[in-house]
Amino acid sequence: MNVTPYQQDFILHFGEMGSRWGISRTVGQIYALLYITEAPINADDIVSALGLSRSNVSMGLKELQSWRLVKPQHLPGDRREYFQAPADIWQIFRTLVEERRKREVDPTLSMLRNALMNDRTGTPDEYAEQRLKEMQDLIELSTQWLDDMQQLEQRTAVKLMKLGGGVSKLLAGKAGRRS
Amino acid sequence: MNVTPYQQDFILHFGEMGSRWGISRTVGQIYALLYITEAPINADDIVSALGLSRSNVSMGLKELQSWRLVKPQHLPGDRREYFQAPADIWQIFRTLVEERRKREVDPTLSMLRNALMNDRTGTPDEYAEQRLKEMQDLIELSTQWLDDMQQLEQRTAVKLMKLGGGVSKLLAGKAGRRS
DNA sequence: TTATAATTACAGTAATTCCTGAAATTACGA
DNA sequence: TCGTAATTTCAGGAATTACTGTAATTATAA
Repeated sequence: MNVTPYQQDFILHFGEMGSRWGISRTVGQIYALLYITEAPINADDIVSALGLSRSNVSMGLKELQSWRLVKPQHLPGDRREYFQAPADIWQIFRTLVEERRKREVDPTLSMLRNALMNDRTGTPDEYAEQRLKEMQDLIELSTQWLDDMQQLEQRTAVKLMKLGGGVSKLLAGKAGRRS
Repeated sequence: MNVTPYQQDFILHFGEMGSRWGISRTVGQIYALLYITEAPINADDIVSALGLSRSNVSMGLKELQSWRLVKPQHLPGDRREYFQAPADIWQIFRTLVEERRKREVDPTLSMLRNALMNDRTGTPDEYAEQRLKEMQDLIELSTQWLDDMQQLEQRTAVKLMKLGGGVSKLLAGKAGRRS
């Protein structure tokens, strides 16, 4: 499979950004290629497009599937597996948020809950205890809020984002009307 | 400086999570220690508390300063530099959002703007072009929204988050009242 | 200034992560 | 079921990142 210079730039950028996003260069490249490719493609297409080893591509695709960023599928009359990146950008965004939360936040929340389980008022660690509590409260508030936002209709969510800071006016209005 | 087993658990957890957060184990540990320590401490305190080399601590503190997560300060009559993690958890949250955006999103936004600068309708890359545009739109909408949220009073922001999905009622109300 | 304490830069090494090629396994079509 | 294409596993090596100790630099108190 061939890649145009235009596509190449995009793919290489994703490769370079990979390390900042917690994935390897090749995983970044593979995703970029799938993202800008309309038709499903197979692993060998990726090998020939990006010049990676077959096994590396296989591992990369597994990782992308674990992120739910790539879906495998079978084409009738072809024994190979094909892959496609879901097209809906908002769905991608939600998935990314969910997966990063699962990997980056949830373990810390568990740890905090566990550490704070039994009250230790009066121990020499009172300040630490307090800071852990603050952290837990913040994480619980923001993950609950994220859950709420994920429930909203997409149209509603977009409307809300476009409203931006204007939402505070609504909030003020609400307070005034005591509802 | 000594660390209690209770504090130790928290510090080690942050160390382990470091790699998922894009920092090294020691940087994670240093921040955790500062986060749960009320008084400013100096580099040697950190060395003795965590058992790291002096130079590693120095580099780690530099990195944490580049994240704006740690502030250096001087105590009168002491020539050493002391460090403290800002205490306001909401401020920390904002800083994290800003810095991660700067590192993880802004470079991609630049790349996209650059790639999409001149209209290329009719090229063979039309689909890729379209997908880049979608990505750009999403990033611009969400970073603008983030900017707006950062402008809000903290009280307002917290109120809004606690409101959660209830915000859609306000939105509906607003539409009904044609304002 | 000067002496010295404190910090940082850097080169070398350790540890980790990434990637490849070969071998093993899986799964499909005949 | 068998043969083969496709995929995955895995050990070894390459590349990157992290860490240490030393040397150089900086900055402060005398």
